[in-house]
Amino acid sequence: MKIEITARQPFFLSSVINSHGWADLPSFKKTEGGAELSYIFRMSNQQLAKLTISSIPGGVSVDYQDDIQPSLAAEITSAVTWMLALNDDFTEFYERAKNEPKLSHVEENAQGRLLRSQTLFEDTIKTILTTNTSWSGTIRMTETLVTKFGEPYPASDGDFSFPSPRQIATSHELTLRNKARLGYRAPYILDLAKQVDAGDFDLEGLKSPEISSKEVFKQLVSIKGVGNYAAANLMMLLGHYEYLPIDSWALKLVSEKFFNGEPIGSNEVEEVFAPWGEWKGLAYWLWNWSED
DNA sequence: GGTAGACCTGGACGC
DNA sequence: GCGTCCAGGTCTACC
Repeated sequence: MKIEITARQPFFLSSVINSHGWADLPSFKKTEGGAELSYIFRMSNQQLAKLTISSIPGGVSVDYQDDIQPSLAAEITSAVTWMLALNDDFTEFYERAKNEPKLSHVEENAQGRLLRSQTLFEDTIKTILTTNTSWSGTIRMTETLVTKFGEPYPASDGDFSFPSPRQIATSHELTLRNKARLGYRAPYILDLAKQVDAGDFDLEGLKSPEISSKEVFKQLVSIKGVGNYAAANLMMLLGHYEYLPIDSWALKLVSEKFFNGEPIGSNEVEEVFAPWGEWKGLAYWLWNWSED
């Protein structure tokens, strides 16, 4: 089956796929040389659907298997619209970026949308798995978590859904440590899964535009294993771009380009991007760090 | 409020 | 092949 969804323009699917590393982590998979994206999607009735997302004029087309009830198409449309930020408006950011040579490329490339997973739970777990490790470590831990604790998509070999809160919550810390090699992150992830599964923490509710940025950030840093960097990263994914995900790489780049390589802290990074106000996270993320 | 040390893993490196 | 060191954020205890 196939549905077509329009996107607010400008829009390039490839810009979303390559917006950050998420497309390299399951249950995403790049296809057609990175021009398309697939994702193992869990429907509200718990059935798995393999979505293949490709570009069409004005938006995207989403292919999935025929045994999905037609009435569930709206659910897929809504989810894909969220995951690809199809309705998000970057007009103001583009207007400001026109006057900054280091950002003059963003509108013509339709940059700004950051690829999201189906749930904030999945994005939060993945973000915790980016902390205090290399990117190859993040990929390894995510792949192991998905293949050991996720659900295999029946009609394919090797595709799994991202584990639900319950699938992780019913596991054990030692299992997560030893089977998924999550190390000290295991108790954090288990604790979050248990809270979400029990309904004690409405993580998905943080997607609501009704909640202030400050409150969303406060809730995110209350999660064990989510510090300032991880929370800021999640804020960006949620469309709150006034937060800067300052990691060691950010400190290195900003030090080299703005402070002659002198040691700096997060205050200096904030200071450099402060003029971008509510867009400073995106300004940092999309900044052209090459020499000219 | 600021800081030091522990946490855990994989990769790089020297022997 | 083995041992050692290091990088990567967050938490906790301590000042």
